[in-house]
Amino acid sequence: MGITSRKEREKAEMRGLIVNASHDIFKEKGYDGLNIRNIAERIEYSPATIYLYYKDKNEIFYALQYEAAAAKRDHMLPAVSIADPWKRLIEFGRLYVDFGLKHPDWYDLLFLTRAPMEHIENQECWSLGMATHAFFVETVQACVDARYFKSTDTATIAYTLWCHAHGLVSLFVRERMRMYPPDQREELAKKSFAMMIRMAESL
Amino acid sequence: MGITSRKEREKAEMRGLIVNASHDIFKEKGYDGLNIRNIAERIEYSPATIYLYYKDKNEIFYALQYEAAAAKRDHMLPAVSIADPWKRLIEFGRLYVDFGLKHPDWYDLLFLTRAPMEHIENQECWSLGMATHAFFVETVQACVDARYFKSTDTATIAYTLWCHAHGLVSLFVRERMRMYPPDQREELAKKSFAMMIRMAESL
DNA sequence: GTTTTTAATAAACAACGTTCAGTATCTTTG
DNA sequence: CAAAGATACTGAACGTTGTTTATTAAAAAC
Repeated sequence: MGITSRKEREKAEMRGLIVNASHDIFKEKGYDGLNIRNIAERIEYSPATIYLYYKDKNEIFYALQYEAAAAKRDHMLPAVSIADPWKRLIEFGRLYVDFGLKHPDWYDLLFLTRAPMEHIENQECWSLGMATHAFFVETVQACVDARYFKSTDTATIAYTLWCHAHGLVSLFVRERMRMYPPDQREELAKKSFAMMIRMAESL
Repeated sequence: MGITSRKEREKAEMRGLIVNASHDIFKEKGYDGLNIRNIAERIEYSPATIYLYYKDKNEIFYALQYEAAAAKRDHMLPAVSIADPWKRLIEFGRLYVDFGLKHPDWYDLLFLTRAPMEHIENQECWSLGMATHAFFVETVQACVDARYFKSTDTATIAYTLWCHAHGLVSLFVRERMRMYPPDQREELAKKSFAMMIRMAESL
């Protein structure tokens, strides 16, 4: 099975080439600046060749979403090793927001892009995101177990915290904070995050 | 000035015709299903004619954003007349979320679309949105004045509440709640909203 | 009534995702 | 090794987009 395995390897290499080129173009020009002809030119193949390795542009989008999810996971990794669940939760949230503000394009790709979400469950990026989310819920559960909250409704607590963090980043990423002076925005976000923690303490 | 004023009137009528057609198409097919040729066909003019009344598609987008902002304002109008600031704030928030869940397309247009935001301040839709936002902040201020919160940081309180509501609706609208069973999503949203109110009470 | 300004359009352009017929290369088979 | 078959790749095209331009028909000004 020498030939067969070599062909498979070459196929995987080509897919890697395509997704790496996409990654680079995305970082340079954002998702709007990414197109099939772009990718083809960078890897020095014809546009039609792309379609021999990816069914359509959505599949490339999924691959990029995986990169974004991995980048986000890596960014939030330092929080994982914090023993105290409450401190871990706070740091987890802080890093979540930090990631969103530092990498708005990645965050956009993960949570704000209108993408074909119908079959997202079958994609790798989904399971990666789910793992991160599961860890988040587990941390909230640990806080609940350690009586950090009065409420014991883990699911709702987790969801509420997520809503706030996601809303905060989203308003930034999609530039819906123009009623606040530019130099005050980041401080407002920090204050709001701190307020949310205080609110959660007395939950 | 008979002719000049008639011409102006006709110009305004034509713009109305275009934006109405856009509105209808948007309601039928969403923003993705809206294009210049669509609009032109509906008003029985050629696509090029559109450009005599709107500089580009972005200007039509702004006009639609105004419609969305007006629809949102109307939806939230019942809250305005509530005398008690705390009850008014709650109802205001409830209606905000309600609007987002009932009209995801409108909400999307207002807060989630990657639109040319650079000169949004010059658009009508912006001042409409600002008026609503100002009313929201005033209500929070009234709650602060009436000692409903321990904190007196009106801006941060308002922003934090907004982040939560916006995050909640956004996760719905952009289908990022797939880890929760479909029939539980709305209930979770309701619970989270209630939890946020409880948290705010002990702010 | 002639000239000038305006309104509207057909046709085209450029960029996009995508498909398809054809070609060149490689693999298998006799 | 040579013929047949499978595979990898591509140029050219298709169908959509948003947008521009040259041209024509109508209205307004003189």
